[in-house]
Amino acid sequence: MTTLNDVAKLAGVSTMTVSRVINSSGYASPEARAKVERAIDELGYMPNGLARQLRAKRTKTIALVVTDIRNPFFTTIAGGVEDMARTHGYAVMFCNTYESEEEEAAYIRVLIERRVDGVLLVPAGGAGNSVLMLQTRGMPTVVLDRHVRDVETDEVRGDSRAGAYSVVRHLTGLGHRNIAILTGPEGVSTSTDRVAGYREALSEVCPGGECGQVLFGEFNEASGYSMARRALEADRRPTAIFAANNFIAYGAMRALHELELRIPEDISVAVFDDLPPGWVVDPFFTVVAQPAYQIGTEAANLLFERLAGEAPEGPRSIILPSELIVRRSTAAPRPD
Amino acid sequence: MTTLNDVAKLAGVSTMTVSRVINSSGYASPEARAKVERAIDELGYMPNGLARQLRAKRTKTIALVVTDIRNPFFTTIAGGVEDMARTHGYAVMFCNTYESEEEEAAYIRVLIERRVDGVLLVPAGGAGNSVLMLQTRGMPTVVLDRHVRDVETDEVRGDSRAGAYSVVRHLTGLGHRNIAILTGPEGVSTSTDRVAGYREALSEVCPGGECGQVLFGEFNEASGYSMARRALEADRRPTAIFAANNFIAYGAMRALHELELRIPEDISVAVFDDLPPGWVVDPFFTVVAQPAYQIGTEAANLLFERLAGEAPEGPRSIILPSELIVRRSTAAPRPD
DNA sequence: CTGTTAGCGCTTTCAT
DNA sequence: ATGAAAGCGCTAACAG
Repeated sequence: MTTLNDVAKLAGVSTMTVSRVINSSGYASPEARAKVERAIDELGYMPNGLARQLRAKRTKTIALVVTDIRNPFFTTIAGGVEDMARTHGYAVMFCNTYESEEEEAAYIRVLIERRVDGVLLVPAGGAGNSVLMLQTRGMPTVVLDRHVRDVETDEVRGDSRAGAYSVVRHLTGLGHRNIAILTGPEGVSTSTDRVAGYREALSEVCPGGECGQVLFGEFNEASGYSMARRALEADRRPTAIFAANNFIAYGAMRALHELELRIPEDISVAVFDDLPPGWVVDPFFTVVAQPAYQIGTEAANLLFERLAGEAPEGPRSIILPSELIVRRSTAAPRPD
Repeated sequence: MTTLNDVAKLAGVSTMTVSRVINSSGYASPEARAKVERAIDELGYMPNGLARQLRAKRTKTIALVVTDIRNPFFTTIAGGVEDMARTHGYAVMFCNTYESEEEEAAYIRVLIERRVDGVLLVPAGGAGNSVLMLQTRGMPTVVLDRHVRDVETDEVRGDSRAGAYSVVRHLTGLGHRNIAILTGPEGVSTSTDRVAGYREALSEVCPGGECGQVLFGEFNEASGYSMARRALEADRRPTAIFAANNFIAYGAMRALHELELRIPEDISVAVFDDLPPGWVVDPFFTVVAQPAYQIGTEAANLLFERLAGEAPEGPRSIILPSELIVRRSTAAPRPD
């Protein structure tokens, strides 16, 4: 690989002059500039980013750590982050933890070693270890989508509680009195917040608390399937299912399909998170839609403000409203 | 940030001893080792990867450049790449070009500046500029999914021609004599190879070449929609549509839905690329499935072989077979 | 306007 | 078994 030095020699100037031309910083006579530019072209020179970054103590890189890149919710967030990063001249390192705290810890280590300037993190669990690790080393961090316990940090997420409340309210309004919620792990805030909103809505029609069934599992298809099977084996079979994310919904649908239950005639289904336009031919699910793209841009903005030193001392919290979209997967329960 | 030097001072040894302990290279007395390890823990020291990489002239990082991370086909490839990279101790930089050659060129520049050790590239167009750019600088490159013209390089892809042939053969076998193909840009090999396979199958039943309609567009939903609208406005309305990827299929489905055409009763639909299990409740589309995960692992393997210096001189080409999966979206055309 | 010097944090090489 | 010196490629700071 050619270096600054090679360019300098070929152009017959010092490395500093080349450096100044490359960075358009400081003075350089038109002649010197021309000679340098010719040499750069001739050699196809491209600066060594590692050396620059080592010197500058900045990498102009941020990381986005998500739990499942296959989930359109997170790819949409990633799009928002990427767009903001581009306008600020930053590169983004995408990392995937597959909901594993070990994978997450391994990635955090890599990110520290690579000295990324900041991290946007969707934590795999509810513990703040990763955030603490980063904060200790002075690396600005924004937590996305989920809340972590016992740590003060910038955070951006959708309103899971209110979103769950509104959709369960919609179901009780239709007359449902036996609604199962299929959700993710108990330690993850999106799981527990959605359960909280669900309980709140149910308690309004059912103060004794007898109309519900809460199943904790994983945010994936297989878990959605098995939770649905279990829910439907209960003595009082639910008349409506609320799936706490897309993958859980797909798994549940598979179970309902196997049991030849029609939706919404035999059972209603509501889902947290919508699919981006173009993902489904004919949107069918009643959903709570979170502003995923905006979660990405807002989080990136908080981070870039901190990187620019323009952020206030304390942690900032942005909770974005979710929107209930009623479609065809929910209806009144059968009278029987 | 704490440095090697800080650790050395605290441990009362030289930086070299610390370095040796960290890398478990060379000798270090048990006492020295213990002192160093204590100091590392106390300071929470993590080595500066930039400095290491600058010195070592290796980043232990590869890049995966894809055209659309939202496409499950590419996320599956990414999974294969990631898994192989992990076993080899490499990190992966994911980059998204959104099918734009400008974005691609910009990313290639970044990758060169960051001195990644190698690149896996799904080229946005059919031109070899990016590959050439990388090769000139001695960076091992493997082209995935698509073929580039005029450049010799390692490549791994599914067999688009044979895949298209088999699915169109399936359609003509059902009796279809008027089949439209909706595909991507004319310059992209997956587009043109699929058209070639399609033409080959059609020519067997229709040597005059009058049973076809070829529409080039983009590999996205909007384009799929508009191509389908155009195809259906033709004088001889097609009895079957072959969509060259998932997004095109979804767009086409939206158009068919608007026109209230039932599938497969009114029109058959076949698609290139299957969806991963769990993405659809009840697989419905007749598809040509490519071994996406394997494309990722094979490509990564070729790259790691080159990085290890174990690869032969010349370029290697791996063409993986595709598989026809007949489901419910295709049927014999109506007799009328 | 241009060049020299020093050093970012680490490891290779050569002494001891 | 340990350390001192040099340098990876670049740029800040100073000098001319």
